[in-house]
Amino acid sequence: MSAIGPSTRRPTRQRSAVVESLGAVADFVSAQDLHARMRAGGNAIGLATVYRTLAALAADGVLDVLRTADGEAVYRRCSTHHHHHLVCEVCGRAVEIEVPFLEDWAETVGGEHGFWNVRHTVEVVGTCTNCQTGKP
Amino acid sequence: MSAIGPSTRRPTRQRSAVVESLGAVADFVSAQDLHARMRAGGNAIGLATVYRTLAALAADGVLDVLRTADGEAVYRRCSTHHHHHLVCEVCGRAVEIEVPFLEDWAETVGGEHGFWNVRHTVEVVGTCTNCQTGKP
DNA sequence: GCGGAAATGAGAATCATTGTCAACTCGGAT
DNA sequence: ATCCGAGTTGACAATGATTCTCATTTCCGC
Repeated sequence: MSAIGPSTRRPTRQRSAVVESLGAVADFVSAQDLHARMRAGGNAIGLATVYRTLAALAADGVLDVLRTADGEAVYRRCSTHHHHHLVCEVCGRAVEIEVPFLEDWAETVGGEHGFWNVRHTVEVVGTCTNCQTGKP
Repeated sequence: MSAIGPSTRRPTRQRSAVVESLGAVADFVSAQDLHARMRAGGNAIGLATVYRTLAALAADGVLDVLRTADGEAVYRRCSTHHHHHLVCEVCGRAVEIEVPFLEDWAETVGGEHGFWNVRHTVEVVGTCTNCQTGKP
């Protein structure tokens, strides 16, 4: 569960296929969605493997994970530095944002309470410009 | 889904029971959890009703909703002031913390990108003092 | 008190995610 | 190049939260 161990992670056809397919998508995709896309693209891979691989990549910090409003996990390849997202809860559009002071603050407040190895998650959601006007 | 229609909402025994039970819990609770607590407290209510009621209350803006790491929806009565938690990922101990500047910042960054009705979630996790020593 | 609309509840249905386990594949040693 | 063992895969079952169904009950205005 903590598993920060890079220990034994073997490169396989499926693993690189997942990474590659993920690169072909600009936005966040769910495991189900990615699996469907891969299959559609003639890439034979098991659903369980997609889940496992995404989880492993996320654990390695290669992917960003967040949850849609209905609880589905969605993934996206992320850049090397830590950042957060502003997500439209209507259309799902995501904007990458930064919270410079937050990084330090998290460390600090963690330290103050005697916490170690502190990580944080920030999600900001709202309604984007497009979706404000087109309200049903 | 958008459902801002107050339209027809009838006060019932169950509805007020849910609100009351929710008030008895300081932290976030899942629908399952709340249902179990209510039953345990001798409050007969159906699981589906708990789900429906929580969803309705959340739609009315009476409740805060967020998702745990494993996708479970958790609810909390909107308190007057917004705060966050520092959670130990080993023992689950939670410390209440505040991020004053974050509130403003979320508004600001949302506005900059044309987002409306911006809400945010912050989760800070780490390993607390007690659990550091007992590391395998 | 009556009638209809809204709400409830028990259980089935749905759906994402995880577990199981035998078969397979990779990388290093022979 | 071949063999071996550990990591990996995939089909399917299992789990678990959430939603749906529909007959029954409750609330509110008349």
